[in-house]
This record gives sequence, C-alpha cells and structure tokens, in this order.
Amino acid sequence: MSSNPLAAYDRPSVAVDLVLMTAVDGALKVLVQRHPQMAWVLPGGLVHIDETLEDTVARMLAQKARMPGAFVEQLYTFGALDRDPRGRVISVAYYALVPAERIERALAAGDDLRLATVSNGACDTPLGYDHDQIVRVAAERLAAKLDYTAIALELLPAEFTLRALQDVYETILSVRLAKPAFRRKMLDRGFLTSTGRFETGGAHRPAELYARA
Amino acid sequence: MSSNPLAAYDRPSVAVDLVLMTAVDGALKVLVQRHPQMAWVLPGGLVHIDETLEDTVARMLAQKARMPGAFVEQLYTFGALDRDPRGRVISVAYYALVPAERIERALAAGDDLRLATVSNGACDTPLGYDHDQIVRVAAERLAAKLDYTAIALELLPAEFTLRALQDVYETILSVRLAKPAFRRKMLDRGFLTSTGRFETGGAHRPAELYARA
DNA sequence: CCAAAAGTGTTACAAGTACACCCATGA
DNA sequence: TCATGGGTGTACTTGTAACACTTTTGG
Repeated sequence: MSSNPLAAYDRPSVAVDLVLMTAVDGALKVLVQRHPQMAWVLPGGLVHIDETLEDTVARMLAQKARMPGAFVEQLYTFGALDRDPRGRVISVAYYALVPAERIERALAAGDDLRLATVSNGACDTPLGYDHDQIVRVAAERLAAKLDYTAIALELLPAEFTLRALQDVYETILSVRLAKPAFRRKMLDRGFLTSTGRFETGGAHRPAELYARA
Repeated sequence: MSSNPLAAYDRPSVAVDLVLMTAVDGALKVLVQRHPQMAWVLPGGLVHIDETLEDTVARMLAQKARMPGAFVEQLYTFGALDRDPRGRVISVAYYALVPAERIERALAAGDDLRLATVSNGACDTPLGYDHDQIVRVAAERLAAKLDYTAIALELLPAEFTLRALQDVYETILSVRLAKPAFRRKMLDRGFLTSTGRFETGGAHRPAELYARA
C-alpha cells in the first residue's frame, strides 16, 4: 500500500438512478426517459467527484426529471458487475414521489420523458440496464411504507379529499378498502387536519378537504 | 462526451462498511476494529473493480470480521464529501447479525477486534469517519425490523428458549415486555417450531427449546 | 324527487394487555 | 418444601371489519 491507499485500486463509476412515481387514475406510474440505444431507462447520471449523493439526486430531479424539490428517499444500491455494458457502474437508487397534477403539467412540455405504468411491481415498458429490477424494489418499498408512514400524502396536492387518499392506497396496494374503516384509521393516526373547505362540483354531497397535520 | 462517457469523470472510491451486531447480557454490541490513526472503526474496505457489493461484504465478513456466512443485509449508502480524510469515498453500509456465542468464540483469539456497546443508538466507544452515524442507522433499522420480521432469530443459536428470544427483543428495543403476551405473539406468528427438547440446569422448570420454522 | 357519493353510528370479532395462577425443577 | 423462573387461563381493552344508515349535492 502506498501513502494513499485509495490510489492503488481501479475505481467503479458511481451513478444515481431515480424512480419518480405518481398515482394517476388507479395506476402507479414511473417516469422514464428515452435512451439512444435502449428504448427507455430511468433518469439518472454519474455522481460527480465534488457532489454528495443528495446533490446528484437534486440535479437529476431538476435537470433530467424537471421536478425540482420533489420528495425523495434513498432506495437501495445496486452493484452487479454487468449492470452497465459500458463498464463497472454502481448505482445508488432513490425514489421520488410527486402529485399527479404536477407531473402532468411538466410532461405537457414533454419530449423524451413519459410515464410508464407499473402493476404488481412490473413495468409495462421494458427498461434498459437493471432498471426493471430497480422499479420493482421501489414499488415494493412504497407499498410497505404506506402502512406505517404518511408517505401517501406526497402523492397528493396540498389539499385533498379522503376519497382521493383512499384511491392512492388502493392503487398502490392493489386492493379495495372499506370506506368507513379507512376514514377512521387515517383520522385517528393524526397525520391529517381538516381545512373546513369542501370540494364541490360532483352530483353529490361535497367532500371535505384535508391537509397534512 | 467521448465514446465512453464513463471515462470523462473523476471517480469516487467505493467502500463497504460492516455493522456486525450481536446481543449479549442485555446489551447490543457492535464489532469494531482498531485503526492506526483513529482509535476504532467499523470493519470495511474498498470494493474491487471485479467484485459485486455482496462479494465485498463476504470478503469483509471473512477476513476482517472473521465471521464468514453471517446473516447480512444492505443498510444505507453514505456519500458525504468529507467522510474520509483520504479522499472521496462513498460507503455502502451493510449490517450483519451473529449469535453471541459465535462471536465470543471468535474474539477469544482476538487482537485488534472488540465489541463496543450501543445504547439508544449511540456507541460507547467513539468511532472514526462517520461510523457513529452508521451505527445509529443500523441500530434503528434493527429495532424497526423486529416488529415485522423474524430477524431476531439471527441473534440466537439454532435452538433457543422463548426467554432468550424475549431478552433479544428487550435488549434491542430497550423496553420490558410482558411474558405471556410475548410468548403468544411469537408462537402465533409461525416463525417458530417447538423441538420437544428442553433446556435444563436452572433451579426451576425446564424451558422448552424452539427452532426456526 | 332521484341518483350518487360523502359521511356516521352500531355491532361483532380479533388482537393485544394485565394479572392471577399453576408447573417442574434444584437445593 | 421453598424459591425460582417456565408456562397457561381468563377477563378486559383496544383496534379493525361489516353493514346499515343519514346527509348533501346536481340534474
């Protein structure tokens, strides 16, 4: 070993890949990006030498996904030898959650970005590299976190009805939930506050709007 | 960008750090290693260019921790710029669980390895780099996983009493649990099978030995 | 007034807690 | 036979599920 032992080894490249998800019309969606060779891939890029992982994620969110400031959490790190044909790349995957309205506005200006549909952890559009596997892990993590966190609120606008929240749960878990039980469980948890405002417009009683506590 | 875009950037080093934990006498312990400069650090090392992350973990477990084949899971990836004074090192942390007897046997031959005590996520021995933070995250993850997995069994020998299992839970969660409730919950979960054998020797009724289902 | 979806009350069941008690052993 | 910890039964409380019901709107 030399005076700096770090110099003695070949280094892998380190990338960040982003699984940006949203729930629209009963379907879980993932943002994917057109790729020159492989058809579609997750937005991602190399971690620069003077960037933290979070810096890279913020850069990917802003530049590649055009969703700066979205909720994001680290997912898992993938290190198989052959995951990138160009060379050894270790990828630190993050997942991001965005309300459907916001992503649909950004995609209106869209070109090389689109939303792929995920069902049972599988993506309807086949993705390059090991990105199908990354999406699967992200979908599983999201479903697991619904039970014990308020993470679903990241998929809704600032004010939302309990029915909209239930739709998010039913979409991600692929189950039908009972309305009264769902209402009470959510309200008892203390994650929500009622705004006193109502969503009008339907041919039925207006639904109260709630916000995060 | 050149023909191989990976070549265009300086690359960070990638390391694996290992949080090998066990539960002994009501205390959660972490294996730490003497370091030339900093007093104590987690066992760890660089990921070689032709090694998967899991390969590196297996190598660390065998060579550095002398605990080959232990249960291991990925914990989190740490990427702060200044976490290693020698240069930019991104560390993929893993946690490992080993029954107390096994680790105590291996440490009998001990030299530069010892068990530090963790309480409330904090390590009694101050560690170098950001390893105190890594230990904290590992302790939190372990406590969270007790609730919904059979992970505690990794900290016990192949056959064990329900009292021993309860001790593991109480140690990691830092709470006292009610014996009847604990027994029934564990048996109802289906993770355990009774062996029909008993642990004798105490001045009291022998305790039945259980094994993983 | 009717259809539709929001929202509530009532009962039943299941999971979890508290506590009292019995059991088998070594000394 | 006593102390000790293993192991069980029973009542109580809490959380969840099922179902029927009322409320408020648009057409």
